[in-house]
Formats: sequence, structure tokens, C-alpha cells
Amino acid sequence: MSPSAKRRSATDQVSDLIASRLSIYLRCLSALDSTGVPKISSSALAHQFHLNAAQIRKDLAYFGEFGVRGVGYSVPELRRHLRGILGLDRQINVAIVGAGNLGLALADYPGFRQEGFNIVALFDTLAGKVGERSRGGVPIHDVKELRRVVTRNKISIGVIAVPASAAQLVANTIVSSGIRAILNFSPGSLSVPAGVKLKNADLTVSLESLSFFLARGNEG
Amino acid sequence: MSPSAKRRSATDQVSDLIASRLSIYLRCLSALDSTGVPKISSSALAHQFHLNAAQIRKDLAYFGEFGVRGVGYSVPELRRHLRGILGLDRQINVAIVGAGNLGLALADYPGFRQEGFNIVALFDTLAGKVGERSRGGVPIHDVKELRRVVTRNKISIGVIAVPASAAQLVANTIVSSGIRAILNFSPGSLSVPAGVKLKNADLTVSLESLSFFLARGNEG
DNA sequence: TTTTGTGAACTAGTTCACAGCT
DNA sequence: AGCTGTGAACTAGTTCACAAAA
Repeated sequence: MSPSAKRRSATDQVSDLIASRLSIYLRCLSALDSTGVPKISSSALAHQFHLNAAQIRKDLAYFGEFGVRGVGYSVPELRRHLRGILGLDRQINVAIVGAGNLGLALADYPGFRQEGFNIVALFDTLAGKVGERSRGGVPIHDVKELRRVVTRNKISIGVIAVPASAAQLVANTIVSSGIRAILNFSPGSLSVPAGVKLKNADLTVSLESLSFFLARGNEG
Repeated sequence: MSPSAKRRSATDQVSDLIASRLSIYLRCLSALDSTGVPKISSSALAHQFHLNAAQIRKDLAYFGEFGVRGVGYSVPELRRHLRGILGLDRQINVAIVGAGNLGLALADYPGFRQEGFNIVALFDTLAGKVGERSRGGVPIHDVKELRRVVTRNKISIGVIAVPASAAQLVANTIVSSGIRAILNFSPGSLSVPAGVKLKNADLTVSLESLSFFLARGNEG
């Protein structure tokens, strides 16, 4: 059997956990690469960034054989592979719906651009906002223009930063514009059709989890 | 054996997943309560909010017997229990370190106040920001004042919204001020001592996970 | 020798299915 | 009858430990 025969096909469901870890591995490798480290073993990587060596190897092995036994992994090579696996070797254009405090902050968040994401458009319904730009220069369109702007700018990811009451409607609009990946900052659960990937980044849930651990830890 | 005998003690480790789900259940119950629904069964709750009935029952059963067989759960009563379990029946004061775009947006995010969190202080190092306030009125202090302000305002949760290069230093300062729960928005992994709960809300990882699913789904 | 890649073992998390209570 | 609470069964995820490769 050739090594590639057991690589995952496009129809396999790879877990969210693995996807997140690949992103973390990429960041570690980028840091190493920028300081000129040429090779690293899974155990050195694990030790340096508080990860688990076996898990790194297993995660990578889903996608191919990138290492050399007895040596480890080539940092720039593995970094390139990970960028490809994560789809970061193509242009990724992002739209943010909701030009409130959070939407505007996300639009100008420098971390996104650094990693190769282009925030190309903001959307809102308020007449006072439509036609303006974020401080960083991202134009604010009317939500009515969403489909047109998404098509014209080849936008592949939509971010929802509107109040909960509007979120499902916005999600529907985003989906019907052809976008198949949504990052949702609004509280509450949204429904999207199969084939659309929804990722929740619910800030209130995060804070309440912390509150939960404080309440548990302090009571004893 | 009394029912309470199997309740979890403070030293038990309850998973992050359960904590997040409790927060979601609370939001569902708050929505039901505000529309005057008096009782709900686990299966009705599951159906309405796309959850799993057995999981709801099992999650709740860790903390007590809140339901009535043949009837279901009292909405206001279960809501009150959940608020207690999540520690939301006490005052929770929050500090945000980093008064950039993201920090300022989080400080004025209405969702936090709605759920009972008080964002009482922002911190930064820039002379031009210290002494100012967010649009919503949260005062910006010098990071040097952190320990003093944390103690005086009984702050129990710290939010990190600074660039990656400063994040570990900020985390250390937060920990040494006595805070035991941190929500980290900066990329990269931070180390905190045992007994301090760190929750990462890494925006780049979220976007890259979505990119990964797009790359997988579109290649076939 | 060193370190990968990976089956096997283990651990955590979820769902089933039903006894037992109302 | 209806629904909870929960052991048992199942599924997913992690870690171990070692054969195979360089």
C-alpha cells in the first residue's frame, strides 16, 4: 500500500479539534521559521509549545508523511504543507456583517491580515454607517448589497457580529449568497444547512465558563 | 443514599464542554422564561434549541435533581439553579488589558453587561490612552496600577487583548494580582500556574479552522 | 542511534434504553 | 400515561509503546 493511500479524502469528517491544532502547529512553525530553525522533532515541538508529541505526529499523519525518521520535520517544508492543508495558500476574502463596535474592531484586527485573510467588506443596515469606512479603510455596504459584493469580491468566509435578534436572518442571507463558512460572534444557536460550516465564537459562553470554574474552585 | 451524595464536590474536574453547555442551557431557559413558559421537558428543550435530551439530563444530574419525573423542569427554578452553578448569582467584575480596537470593543460589548458581568477597568501602557475612557465610559488605567485596581474593585476575571508579544507578560501580571480566571484573545499559548483557569479565544485559529473546512470541502 | 508513523490500549464524552418516580 | 435520572453500550479522542526507517 502506498503511503498516500491512507490519507483522508475530502469526504472524511475531520474533527474541529484537529483543525484547531493544525492552526496552532502552523503558528509554532512560523515562529520557528522566522528565527531560522531548520528542523524540529515532534518531541522538541511538543516540549517548546506545551503540546503532546504523539498527538502532533498522529495529526500530521492524517495528511501525509512529512517527517524523516531519525531526524524530524523540516520546519519550512512542514509549514508549507500546513498552509496548504489549511487552505491558506489561496486568497481568502472575508466579509463582516455588523459594523458595530465588535465588527469594526474585527475588521481592523491586525492578526487576520498577518495570517493572509483579507477583510474586504463590512455590512450594516444603518443609513449613517453605510458608505463609511472602518478606521483601517474597510468599506461599509448595505446588507442588501451582500450577495452582489460577495460574488464580485469572491468572499468565502462570513463573520456575524450583529445582535442575537438579527443573527439568524443574517445567517440566512450569508448562506444564500453562496458563502459556505461562517464565524458567528452572536449569542444563541443558529441553524445553517448541511454543507455550510458554522463556527461559534460566543464571548458570553467563554466568560460564563470562567465564572463557573471560579465558583467551583472557591467554594471548597 | 441521599440524592446530594453523588453531587460533584469542588475538587472534581468538570470538563470545559459541560461548563459551556450549562451556559447555553441558561440562555435557552432565560429565553423561555422571558416568554412566560413555566415548565419544559428535556426533550422539548433539546428539540427547540438543537440539543440532545439525554445530554441535558446528564449534565444537570451532575449538580442535583432539578426535574420532576413525568413533568419536566420548572423553567424559572432551573434557571435560578444554573445561575448559581455558573456563579452568576454573585457580582463578577472584569478587567480588560489592552485598550486597542478589540479591548475597547469588548469593554462596551452589551452582551456582557446583560449577563451580569461588570467591565470595570481597561488597562494600557500608552500615555495617550491612560486616563481616557471607552465610549461606554470604562476608565483606562496604566498597567502599573493593575494590582491596586484589581484589589480595590474586587476584579475576578482578566481579559487579555494585547498583541502576542506582550501577552505572556500581561498574563503574569494578571496572575500576580490575584486573578484566577483569564480569557485570552491573543494568539499563541500562554503558561499560567495550576489553579488559574485560562481560556483561549483565538480568533485566528477560528478563521483558519473555517479555511480548513473550505479547502477540504471544495477539493473533491 | 534517533525519531517517525501507527496499531493497541486507554480515557473521555455521548447516546441509548429503561427502571423508577409522579 | 409521561419524564427524569442513570447504568450500560457505544463512539471519539488521546496516549502509549514499539516496529520500521534513516
